[in-house]
Amino acid sequence: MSAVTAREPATPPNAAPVSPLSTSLRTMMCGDVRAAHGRAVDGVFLHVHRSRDLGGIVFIDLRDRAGLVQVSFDPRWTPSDVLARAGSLGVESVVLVDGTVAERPHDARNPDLATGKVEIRATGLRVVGPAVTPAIPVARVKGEPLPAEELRLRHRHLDLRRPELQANLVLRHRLLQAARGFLATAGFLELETPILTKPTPEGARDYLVPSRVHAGEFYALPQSPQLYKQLFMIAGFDRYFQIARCFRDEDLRADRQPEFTQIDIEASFVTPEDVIGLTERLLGVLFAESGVTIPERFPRMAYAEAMERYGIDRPDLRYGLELYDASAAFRGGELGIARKALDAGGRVRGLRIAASEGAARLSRKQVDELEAIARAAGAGGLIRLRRAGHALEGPAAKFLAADAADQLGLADGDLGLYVADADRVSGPALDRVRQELARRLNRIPPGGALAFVWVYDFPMFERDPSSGHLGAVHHPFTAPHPDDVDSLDSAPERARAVAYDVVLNGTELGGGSIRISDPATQERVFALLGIDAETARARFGFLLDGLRSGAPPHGGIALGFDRIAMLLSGAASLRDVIAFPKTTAARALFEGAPAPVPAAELRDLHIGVE
RNA sequence: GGGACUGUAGCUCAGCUGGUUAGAGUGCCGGUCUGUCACACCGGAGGUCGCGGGUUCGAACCCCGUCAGUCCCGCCA
Repeated sequence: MSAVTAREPATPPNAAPVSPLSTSLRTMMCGDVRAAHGRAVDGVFLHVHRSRDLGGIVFIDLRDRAGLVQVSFDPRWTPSDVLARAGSLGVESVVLVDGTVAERPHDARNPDLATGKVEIRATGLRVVGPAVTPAIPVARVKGEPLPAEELRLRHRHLDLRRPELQANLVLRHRLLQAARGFLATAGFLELETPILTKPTPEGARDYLVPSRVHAGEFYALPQSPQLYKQLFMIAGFDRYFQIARCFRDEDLRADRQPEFTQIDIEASFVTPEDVIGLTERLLGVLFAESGVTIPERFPRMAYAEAMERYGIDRPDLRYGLELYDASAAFRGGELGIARKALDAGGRVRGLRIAASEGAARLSRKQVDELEAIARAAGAGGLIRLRRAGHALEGPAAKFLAADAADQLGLADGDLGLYVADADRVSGPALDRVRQELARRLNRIPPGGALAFVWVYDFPMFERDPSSGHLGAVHHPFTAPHPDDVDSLDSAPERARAVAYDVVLNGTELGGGSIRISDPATQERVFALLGIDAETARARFGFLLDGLRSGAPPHGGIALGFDRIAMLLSGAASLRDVIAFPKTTAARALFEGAPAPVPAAELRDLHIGVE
């Protein structure tokens, strides 16, 4: 590239640069060209977006991350050899144009372009980075569908040139800067924690890294910096944050990647109020970065209430359609599926769609689709009952008592949809049905309504239905509710944790807790989780040592940064706010990871592969 | 680990009930064209119908397996 580096500086040493992004080789960004510049341009360059060859005159649109600008090649100002080369430029080539910024003829302006009143009249053209024909198009006409996601990931260098993805990543950058600025100003220290850490058999599967030096031993990539940040508090750093990369070897979803980024926060001498208040202010700053004003304080809801009214611990509060207990109406009836659920200690829960809310608009077929959604979420089916006059209609109606319609609270024309099962099954299923109903009945307020809510008083433990073992709902370092400490051993499943999740429109943005800072309590919790003293020592000895060495009360929160970036950018998938994401099979299609390694390398690592 | 959907030209897609030579738009290549901005017009090239097996006189189409992608359940302390 010596031909380029040998150029004279684009901006003479004494002249003020046109743009802070000017360099020795480039006067200005394409998207920044305006009439006001009215000056010579030597070196505007980046990718050829599109070109139009009219025969004697050629137009090309040049694109960089600031936008598009039109370059015109015309015999009135362009030497003939330059004009000839302009006609055969391939799209996505990097070119360097010399010329002059000029106003376009009045009837040739393009109001759709920020630079549409001007153009660059080219006198020189050099292709400094020729491009082969791109495998997937970068320039698209509006409404043209995107290439298949597989191809977008395989040719990520091209996909990332699209203005939409560029905007997403620029927003992501601004959010990171805003978070850092806010937290640093609030006295938090940005401290780093290891990427090569100790495997933890609890929780998600670890990504393991073999040790060459120590045969048969492994590091793990961190699922989160949880223990390290607690150790920072024990060490007296008092206020910590980190934009932390976390790794979990679990199966993926649209909103889950194997490596993801958390805004990780911990502070000493805090109550939940402190953490909640700080998080509300932080989210206010982040949303303001994309021009959105959010409430200063968010409403709160106890976990038990969320589960009862919405069936899930991350309720979408943008609309009603709450669940209710309809067991009474089925108790006297003969409906087998309801009988069975009630006898097993379950309930019949469901939701009502009032005639005035459009119950009649839901056809038989649409209700079938709702039932499919409920089944996919684990329910055995969906009991449907529609009231017509005093009677109930629906396959299950004849199994119910005469006064069931009143007991169900259904008025004339109302539709009721019910799941008969344990709450653990009916809740998530009805949540899905509720979300789909809200979409179909247009119950979601337009204009980007934001329903934040804090869910608190989570249970400490939940029992695995198959093994019968207790597991931590949040994590094993979460402090029990002071009122439940005494009954921790006698009634562990009733114990609440001092944990809180922040939820937006049915999506969990983050969660945190006050941690256990007393080693005796920590050992009790380990014991309840089935971790004996010896195992606790082996796995978490460094934490227990820390807690015994003078540990301040502390707590914190971790926010899912990718999800926040996704919500604020309006992206449908996490993959659209991560530069180089993985597929649902955790493959990186662009660079080709994971990949096999030579046998010799495996031997060095003391690893055999079957 | 399980389920659903998808895979046809570089890209986006069509391809009927299994029937002769698999199509369209766009991109690409060649040509005409002096104010276009999805320029227009004319011509051309371009196919392992994801891969393997089976059924059949005959398979892009039906069946089995497999790979890849997406969405979901399980899982994600």
